[in-house]
Amino acid sequence: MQSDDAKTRRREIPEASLRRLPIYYRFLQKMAVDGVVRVSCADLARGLGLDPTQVRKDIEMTGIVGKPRFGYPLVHLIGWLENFLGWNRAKSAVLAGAGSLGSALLGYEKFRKHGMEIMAVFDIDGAKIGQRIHGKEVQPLGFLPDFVRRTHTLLGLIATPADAAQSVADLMVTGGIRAIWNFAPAHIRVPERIILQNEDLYHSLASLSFKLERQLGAPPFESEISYAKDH
Amino acid sequence: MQSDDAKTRRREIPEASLRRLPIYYRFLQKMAVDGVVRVSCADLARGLGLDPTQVRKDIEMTGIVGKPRFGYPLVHLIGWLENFLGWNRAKSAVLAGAGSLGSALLGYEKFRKHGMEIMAVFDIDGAKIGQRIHGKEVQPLGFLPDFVRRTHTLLGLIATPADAAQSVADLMVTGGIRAIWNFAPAHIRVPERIILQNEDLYHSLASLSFKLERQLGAPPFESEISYAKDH
DNA sequence: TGCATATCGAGAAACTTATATCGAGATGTT
DNA sequence: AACATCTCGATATAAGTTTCTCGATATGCA
Ligand SMILES: NC(=O)c1ccc[n+]([C@@H]2O[C@H](COP(=O)([O-])OP(=O)(O)OC[C@H]3O[C@@H](n4cnc5c(N)ncnc54)[C@H](O)[C@@H]3O)[C@@H](O)[C@H]2O)c1
Ligand SMILES: NC(=O)c1ccc[n+]([C@@H]2O[C@H](COP(=O)([O-])OP(=O)(O)OC[C@H]3O[C@@H](n4cnc5c(N)ncnc54)[C@H](O)[C@@H]3O)[C@@H](O)[C@H]2O)c1
Repeated sequence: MQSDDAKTRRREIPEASLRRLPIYYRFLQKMAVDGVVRVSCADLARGLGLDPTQVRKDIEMTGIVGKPRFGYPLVHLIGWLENFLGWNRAKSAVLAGAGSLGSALLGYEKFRKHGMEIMAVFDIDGAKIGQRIHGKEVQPLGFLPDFVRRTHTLLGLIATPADAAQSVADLMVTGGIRAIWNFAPAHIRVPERIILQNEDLYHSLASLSFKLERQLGAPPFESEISYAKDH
Repeated sequence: MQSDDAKTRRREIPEASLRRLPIYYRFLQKMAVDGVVRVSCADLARGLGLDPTQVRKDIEMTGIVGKPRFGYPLVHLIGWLENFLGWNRAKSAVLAGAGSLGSALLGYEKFRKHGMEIMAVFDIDGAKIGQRIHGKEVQPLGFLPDFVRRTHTLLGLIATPADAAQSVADLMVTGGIRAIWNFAPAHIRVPERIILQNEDLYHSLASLSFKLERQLGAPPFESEISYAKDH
């Protein structure tokens, strides 16, 4: 009841909840295939091995209203989530970097079913420019800003080497992109208004590696020996 | 000061901090190349555009001790982080799924510099088995558990279609794997003791898509119309 | 029709993470 | 040598997230 009105407040879904929605969404789709017609949060929690309260909170956050003792009509919940996430509305995207990762992304059919369509690919490698990858002709990187501007593309994917990521991001911003999905392991800086999602494998690797070592019992600390001589 | 002794307590680094360490690590390496010999948390924060307090907290969490008015010797901090994350100790891994993503992962040289080496690849596709990808011969999936058992492999990477992810994970667990890095968009379930890291693109896509739509002003709510007729 | 119960929805509490503040000590400077 | 300043390290506060609890209500069953 702060300064927000109800409509604004409703949208404040935690990032963590947001990232869990696809898990529910996929499970619901599997249920639909199996012919199920209604579902409760408890069903979801059981099926996925998650905490029922958390599932309820997450679903509730999307603003859907359910019926006590009933739950939600399955197809309605699926549609609701698609709409909530924007997965039923096509958003165009451009890709920078037509290497092995870029090609894989370009060939990833399922993105289209989730509201994202890669419309064009850009690279700086002269050998790649002009080639077709999954039906798209690779264009010179320099064409990117103008393409974005002309087509009002919202989303830019970066799959270049880390060194180039910042400059490519700048180029996208210049063109008027609204959001960037960065697959290069680089900490890039963009204006406040730009939505940035980093898909940095090393974040995960650090977490995984640390936990693994800890579980193995290797003490990664108390080797303070080398410090003294550094000074 | 609960039930933990100091040694245990020290290790309780927040997941969020852990995932930020690679950002600092890379920036430090860049500084080292530039010939810098000492660094403060404030330097890091400035260089990366992050909050200085957060950087200090994160670095402090690793247990390194700095000197007031000095900071940390650069190479010492780099080495400290490598040691903390286990990136200076080789861990072997196996990969399931030799498709486009699997191949990309297999060819990703830099993993080795971060403590991970993919020792073997497994697939079920008869056409792929026996082929060499980036120098590794693709083996039948059935050989995986035995390979893991014999070589005491710690880490398993899943790059199969989502349908197969759970069964592949089970196979890895059977073989005695300790941690799983899952690239398939599937919610897999593993025993408590297994460390699981999901690299699910749809988590990010959901977040990105939602934020983008919200910024564009499209109200993803208040279409409660269709609900009534479902009942 | 009335009752037991599953389920939602909301609020409270506990926990985690992020941000702000401050004292102490080391450094470089005058 | 004294002082101003920078930086760590620790503590405190705030914000965010998860977990717990409970009442209300629609449903299925007796
Ligand atoms: N290969 C993997 O498994 C993998 C996984 C996760 C992340 N990544 C990251 O994704 C990025 C790409 O990886 P990759 O394996 O596809 O590398 P790659 O070398 O196969 O492809 C990089 C492509 O980017 C192009 N490029 C270089 N500079 C460019 C620029 N300024 N603008 C546009 N294009 C440019 C190159 O010509 C090349 O085609 C890297 O940052 C890598 O760290 C790779
Ligand atoms: N292509 C991408 O850009 C991309 C990005 C992120 C995540 N992913 C995910 O990664 C996974 C692999 O994607 P991909 O593009 O490499 O697919 P792909 O079809 O190119 O490769 C899948 C491989 O897995 C093998 N496989 C199938 N069942 C198997 C099993 N039970 N055990 C072992 N191997 C099995 C197949 O033979 C094939 O070689 C998918 O789940 C996909 O959703 C793909």
